[in-house]
Amino acid sequence: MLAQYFPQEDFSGVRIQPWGLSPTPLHEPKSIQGNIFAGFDETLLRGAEALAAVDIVSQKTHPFKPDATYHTMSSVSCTPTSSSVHLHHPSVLTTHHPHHHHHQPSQGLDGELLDHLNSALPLGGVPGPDVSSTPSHPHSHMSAINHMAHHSQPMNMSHPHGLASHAVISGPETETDPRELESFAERFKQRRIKLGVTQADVGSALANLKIPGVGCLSQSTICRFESLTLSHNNMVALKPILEAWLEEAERAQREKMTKPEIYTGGDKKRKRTSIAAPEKRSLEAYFAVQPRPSSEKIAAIAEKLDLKKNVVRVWFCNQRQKQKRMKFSATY
DNA sequence: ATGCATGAGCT
DNA sequence: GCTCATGCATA
Repeated sequence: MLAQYFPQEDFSGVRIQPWGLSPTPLHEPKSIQGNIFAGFDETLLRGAEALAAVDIVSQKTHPFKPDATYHTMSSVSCTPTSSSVHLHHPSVLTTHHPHHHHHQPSQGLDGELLDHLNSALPLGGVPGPDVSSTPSHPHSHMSAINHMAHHSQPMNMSHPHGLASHAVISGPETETDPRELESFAERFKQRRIKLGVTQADVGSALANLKIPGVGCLSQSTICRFESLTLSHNNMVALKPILEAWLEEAERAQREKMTKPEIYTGGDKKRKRTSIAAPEKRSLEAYFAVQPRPSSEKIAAIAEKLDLKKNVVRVWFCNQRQKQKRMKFSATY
């Protein structure tokens, strides 16, 4: 088990605080990317590969191809165990924002690239320029949940009570303090366990709350919430829901305590592709150099590693997503 | 607990 | 084709 092997980049230099401040990302024409790399694509790939290692060296001839991706879409249910509501993708929580932009790989040329190559991997040097940017942004407009949770809007700072004693804060933030989220997550887990409920149970029980737009969630998601491995926005969106569940669950239990005698008592599976360690190491090397490879580069990488292009693309997407997750909140 | 995947919404 | 939220399958 490799706990979180987070790209050192995140920790290396800056301790970014996604929320709070917005560095004001900017757009940059990606057009150049193509040109810049076009020429020495080979070089790049090789460099990364070389650094990446040692692995490709000996096993140039792959033992086999981990290419086993056959998906099937057959199951549409959302009921892990016992709920009845199946809102598959109620599109709950969709926080989409215009988007931040890491600068494009406009990194200079050879020199700089090599630089990256040299520092990025071996010692976890700061790979530089475009390390993740801030997910934060002024407004959060999650479709359903935001409403149900009546998230404060940019100018709506009114609280029924003087909760926000420190009002006038810099923004729309209502209850998005990372530390608050962290402590809530911990409390949540503890109380959940005390109730003798599993993560999966919670997930499916959510549907019973009948909160508009909220169906059930998977064990994965509950787990991630508890371990803070979700994006900040995702955490914020889920918190009120889980909070509601918790209260309801505890209320229900108290009721049982009071009157302890009333109650009496197909398809094909999706196969998970498994990327072999050596290939994975190569991918990581490439990622260190260029987290957002162009389609062409992805194709090139895919070919070199003998993986399907789509697998590579998804891998990069997931990798990027990983970097944005909370977790480093442990830095508090 | 986590890796790889899907799908929605957006650009 | 990307980001994000989320899930199935699996270690």
